[in-house]
Amino acid sequence: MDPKAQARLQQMVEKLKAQRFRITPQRLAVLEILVESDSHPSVETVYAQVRKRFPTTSLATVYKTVTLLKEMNEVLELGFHNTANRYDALKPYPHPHVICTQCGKILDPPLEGAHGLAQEMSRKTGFLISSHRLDFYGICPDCQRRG
Amino acid sequence: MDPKAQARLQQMVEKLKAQRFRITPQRLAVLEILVESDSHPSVETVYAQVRKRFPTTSLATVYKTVTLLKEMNEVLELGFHNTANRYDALKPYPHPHVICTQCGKILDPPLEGAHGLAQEMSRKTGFLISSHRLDFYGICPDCQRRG
DNA sequence: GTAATTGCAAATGGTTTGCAGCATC
DNA sequence: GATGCTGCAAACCATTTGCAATTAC
Repeated sequence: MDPKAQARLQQMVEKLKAQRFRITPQRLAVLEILVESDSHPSVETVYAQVRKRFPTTSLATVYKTVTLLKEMNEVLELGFHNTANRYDALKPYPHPHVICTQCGKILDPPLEGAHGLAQEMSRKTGFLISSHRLDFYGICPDCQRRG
Repeated sequence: MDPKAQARLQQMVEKLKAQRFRITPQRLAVLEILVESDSHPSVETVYAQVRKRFPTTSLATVYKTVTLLKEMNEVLELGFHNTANRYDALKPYPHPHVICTQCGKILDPPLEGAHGLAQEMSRKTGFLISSHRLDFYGICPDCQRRG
């Protein structure tokens, strides 16, 4: 495992332990898979990976761990109403995404123009803003080539 | 009905007729309610309003009309994975929103900083971007006051 | 030993679908 | 009169929940 993922994993494990949550083999596997993937996997995808190591793991268990991490702000949930939610444990805070509507690929390149937007919105409306969603939908270069 | 809503309604009716869709009383009621509300109503909300005029209307009919309008790009769908979708027939193109996580209020004030974001994202990633979602979540002034 | 977690199966909830009867054009 | 629409009920599907058995600490 690369050092960055390793460090992030350790960070999450410690936070769980600190709050007296238990580190079961299934749960640890979910964490490992999350920190090793930069593809913003769905629960179903994580589940498939976990089962390679622990074939008896249930989908509900993966959902429960992911939900727990979300509540601890250790994973960012990208919810979609017409398809499965996707998760990001590497950058568990709001940031811009580009999403390919054909293959489902999700990338999160830095967007200069995105800074200060929440502040501008807050100033204009008086809302106390706690999070946001900056998603751009389109066709990725790969899918453009494929036609 | 205010002139702006009236004009928008006419526009949508003409577009439907042009494509040989029928203007039934239920469908017209859905259109009227949509152009009269700037609150980004849910299907359920539209349904409740429609039933005041046509008590036998079914929820499925409202869903079907809204889906039709969405496919014709005459309504903007704001999909949410953990609550009902909301619809905007007045500005049926992507634009920024602030959403109160307490009362569900949705506003769409102009955001200067939002211009050119899609272009920047496209330039940086090579994606062919067709739509986007700029949502800010927080507590509205009313709910802040209520505590 | 105790309290949390697992895994199963059933429930949830917003949305979609199939289809017979009806209404618009 | 033909075609599209309505309304009902059933299906969908990602996610959540209840609970008895198991396991981490």
